[in-house]
Amino acid sequence: MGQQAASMELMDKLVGLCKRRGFVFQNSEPYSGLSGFFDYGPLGVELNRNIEKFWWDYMVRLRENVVGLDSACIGPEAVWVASGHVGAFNDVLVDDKNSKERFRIDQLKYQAEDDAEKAEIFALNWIAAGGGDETHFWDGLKEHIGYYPLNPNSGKASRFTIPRQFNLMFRQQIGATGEAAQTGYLRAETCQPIFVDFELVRVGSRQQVPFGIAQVGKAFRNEINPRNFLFRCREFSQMELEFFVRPDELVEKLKAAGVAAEDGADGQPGTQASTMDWYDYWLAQRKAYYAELGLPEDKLRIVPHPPEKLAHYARAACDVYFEFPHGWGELEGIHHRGDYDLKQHQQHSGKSFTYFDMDAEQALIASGMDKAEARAAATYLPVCIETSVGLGRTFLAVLSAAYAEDTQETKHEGKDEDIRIVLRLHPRLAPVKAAVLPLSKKLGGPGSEAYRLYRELLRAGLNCEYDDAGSIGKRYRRQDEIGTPWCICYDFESTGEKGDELKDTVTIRDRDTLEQVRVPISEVAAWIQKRLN
RNA sequence: GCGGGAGUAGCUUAAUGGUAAAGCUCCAGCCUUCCAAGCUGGUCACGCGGGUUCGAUUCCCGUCUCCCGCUCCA
Repeated sequence: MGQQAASMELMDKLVGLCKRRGFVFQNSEPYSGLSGFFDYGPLGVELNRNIEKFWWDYMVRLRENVVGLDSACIGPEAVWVASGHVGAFNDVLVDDKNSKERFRIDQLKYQAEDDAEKAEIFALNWIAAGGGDETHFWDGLKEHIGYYPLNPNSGKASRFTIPRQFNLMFRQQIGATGEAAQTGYLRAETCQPIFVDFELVRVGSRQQVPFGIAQVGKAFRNEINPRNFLFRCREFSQMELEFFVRPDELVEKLKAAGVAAEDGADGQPGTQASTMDWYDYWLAQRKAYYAELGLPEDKLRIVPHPPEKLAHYARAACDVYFEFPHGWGELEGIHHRGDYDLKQHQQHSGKSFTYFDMDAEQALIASGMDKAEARAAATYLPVCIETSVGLGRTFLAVLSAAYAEDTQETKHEGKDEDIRIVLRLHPRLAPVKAAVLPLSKKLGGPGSEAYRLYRELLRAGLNCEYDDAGSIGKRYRRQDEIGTPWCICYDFESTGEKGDELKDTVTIRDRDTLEQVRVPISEVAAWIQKRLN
């Protein structure tokens, strides 16, 4: 079996496990499903929340200068025109009928750079005018630019389909009656509302640059072809931080004026850090985050964008790649966005998004700069460093890294050993922290000591299960499969019927080592909590 | 969306132009039961729609979904 086949097998196993045990399944199953949409079941929702909580604590709660936002999932057309998505997400695609490849029309091979853009505009107009057949379009384009474009891979002429427009955003009619309705879009990324709300959040939270706004929420993209389970969906959750810092121009002026630099809080870059220093800072923070999250290092890679692939406004960008079952794929993007987004919204809305940096102004004046000049220098659009992670992708990464199969001895007739499926999830992420399993059903039931312990753990804030069905071995395996780190067994010793020594104690079994320790019932909750932190 | 493959219980696999079989899982019960043991009983399927036919899970068409390539970048 090749590596590709083996890894696809892993994906199939994950999909099966997720469906069987209620982690994730396809949306609208009874109606044969809807491509690119998934529902998170009882265990999935817990795992998701645990991942999200970890991110939120790491990025927001433990920091003085990052605040949260939870914006609407839909926004007016103007916002998405300003962000560039109405234009950029509007790809015009053609298929090569000979090679079966698909291309954006502006990425065919042209004799001059301008012609690519001309061709795209020509195609958009042609589609808007009602379209036609292939001959009509390609002959029209030839008349327009003087020749037929070529296949960029082969460099040869080919037969292409008519251009088709793919809008990757979900367009919505807002307002119940047709005439009064205005056009809106489901947000294609969670960061745009952060930029739009920048001023209200800043003023309301009394934050000053440098500071960040974080948001976790749903985003929607009408993907041409959703693929690879949770990797590419049409509805997905993002965990994004937009962090706003002083522009380099101001920092240069502070330095030139001889203003003394001050250190930043919590090991952050100081008052005269460049925007690239901040980019490096967040990149390092994100690396540290992944180390703590527990994803294996050899499955993670940081890949910088080569300069020629950067968006025109971006100073630097890199992606965090993870080796998913289907191959390496992007988990997170870390981008230096310049002041592009705030500038766009300032232009399109006609409102001011500039920030007045009083500290900078006073420092410049104190160092002898003219007051008006200092004020001008201290009034700016902050530069934004973005970190943007896919929650569903993290979910898939965590699951695929945790999935393992053991061989264990078995009592099954005719078999010596059995395969044990175990999710080696970090206890912090495990959807179920512990399971209370009375050794025999006679030791269980409502009103039993075992059940009381289960209730106590729930009240202590630990998501736990109680299971007294069938054999103890089977119940252990069921918990292994969902990654429950600890199984608590209430046995006949616990009752005291075999002597006082072990009375009121239970065994706690470790998911990974299968080893058991005896712990007094009264200490179980604390025992678990200690190991979760 | 285009091209290639696929769709029978939760899973793995049967059979059939005449109302679908099994193993595992699952559920209930028995068992002083510590790693999917054993025993008894039970639930659950021809993806959906249309056509051909006396009759379709089986043949045909469409559709939906899944897998592989083109494309994608959270």
